[in-house]
Amino acid sequence: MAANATEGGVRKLRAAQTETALKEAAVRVFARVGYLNAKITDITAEAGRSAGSFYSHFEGKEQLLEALLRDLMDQGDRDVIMDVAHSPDFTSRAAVRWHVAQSWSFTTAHAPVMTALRQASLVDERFARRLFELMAPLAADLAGHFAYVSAAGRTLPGPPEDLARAMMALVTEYHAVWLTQPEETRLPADAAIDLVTDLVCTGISGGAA
Amino acid sequence: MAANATEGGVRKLRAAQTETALKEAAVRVFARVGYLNAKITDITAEAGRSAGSFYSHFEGKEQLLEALLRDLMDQGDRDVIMDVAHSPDFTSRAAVRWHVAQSWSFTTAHAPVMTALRQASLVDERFARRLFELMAPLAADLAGHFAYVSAAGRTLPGPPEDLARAMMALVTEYHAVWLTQPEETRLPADAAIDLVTDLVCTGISGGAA
DNA sequence: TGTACATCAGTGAACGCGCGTTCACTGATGTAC
DNA sequence: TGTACATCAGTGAACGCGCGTTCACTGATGTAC
Repeated sequence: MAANATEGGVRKLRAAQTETALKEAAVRVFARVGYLNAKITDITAEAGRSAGSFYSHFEGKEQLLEALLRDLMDQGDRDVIMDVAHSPDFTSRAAVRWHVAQSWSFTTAHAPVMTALRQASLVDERFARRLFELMAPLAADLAGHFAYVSAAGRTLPGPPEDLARAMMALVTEYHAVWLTQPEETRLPADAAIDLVTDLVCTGISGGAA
Repeated sequence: MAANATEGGVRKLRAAQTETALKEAAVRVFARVGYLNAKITDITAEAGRSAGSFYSHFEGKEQLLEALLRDLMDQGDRDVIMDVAHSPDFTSRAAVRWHVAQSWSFTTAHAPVMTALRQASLVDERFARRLFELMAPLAADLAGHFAYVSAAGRTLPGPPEDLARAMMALVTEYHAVWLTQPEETRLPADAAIDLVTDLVCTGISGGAA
């Protein structure tokens, strides 16, 4: 019986299994030793495959990371689509909190890949651009939401685009710091999200005691 | 005539000159290609010395970076001492701005070494701890300043220590983003410092228009 | 259905590049007398 | 002051480790007739 591409055939199935095994192994290895410290043979060993098999699926570590990035963006698109109804009105604390919580949980869920991307960006100019472009829509989204604040008669601390970059810097970097703290001493995730939200909304002098 | 250690003698002088030449060359190379991409021979070539001479002065790239870090801290101590009179009262916008501006200009002045430290931290656990310890006094300082805010009857967005980490995350990361932007499109340094200051003080809904 | 050949996924030992590190050597500086 | 020897900063070719990458090979799957 002739096997075609859609039905699979044992060979293509096996190849696909190996490819996902390598990707999943890579995520675990990145989590353990970091992207920059990860050796190709670490990944193949973790996946229980031979060293050579790696190159049947990826041209190198960079291409593997790009594949993981594509998976991540597909996943991210689906997640965001599920919650189209989020409010863009940043005069509302709830709207700000939703955005913070969203990026917080996304970064938590995909911590190894996000960290790998940050590491790769430091060494490889191409990944730096990639990461910047990846963040651009989010930045534009946030910048748009700030319009509601100025429309409500408040003066923003700066141009919306720069403010968006500052807010993203705060969320991502504080999240990275939070991740490095031991679980028993750091704030619960909810409290951390509240902290960032309040800081963005009203700063340190926000609530009257 | 006998030469002693304090007077120098031509040999020690020459050695000291080579050591500083290597350090200065390293800073330039780090600025150009980044710490992780920098090869030992890049540094010696930039300094106009032979490859082997490197090891008369440093055990490796890590020790060179530690030496740069020591120089930096000596410099930093002197800078801070010069301005002991800064106000710790974070109910005052000027006090917050002073702290932001201080770390902004320090990071700008020592950008290559600071960036190198961040890069090294990603790969080398020891540098990560080093950088954390380096930041600890600053974090404690900030945390203390927040006490003035709660004393003034305002509720802080979170525990002072965590708030301090968040504020530091905002300043350092936004500064890093700012540095990557082309000089003609990014905010002037003053405006960037004001943006961060306002964000910390009163958030996005601070000033009435 | 069976046979003969082609193709492919995966293997793992071996190759070789890049770069950190060493070391025998040089010329200059310091020391002893 | 001069001579003979010791020490040291610096040199750069050569060494060798680590690791990415290749490639001849295997066993299984697919194809042709």
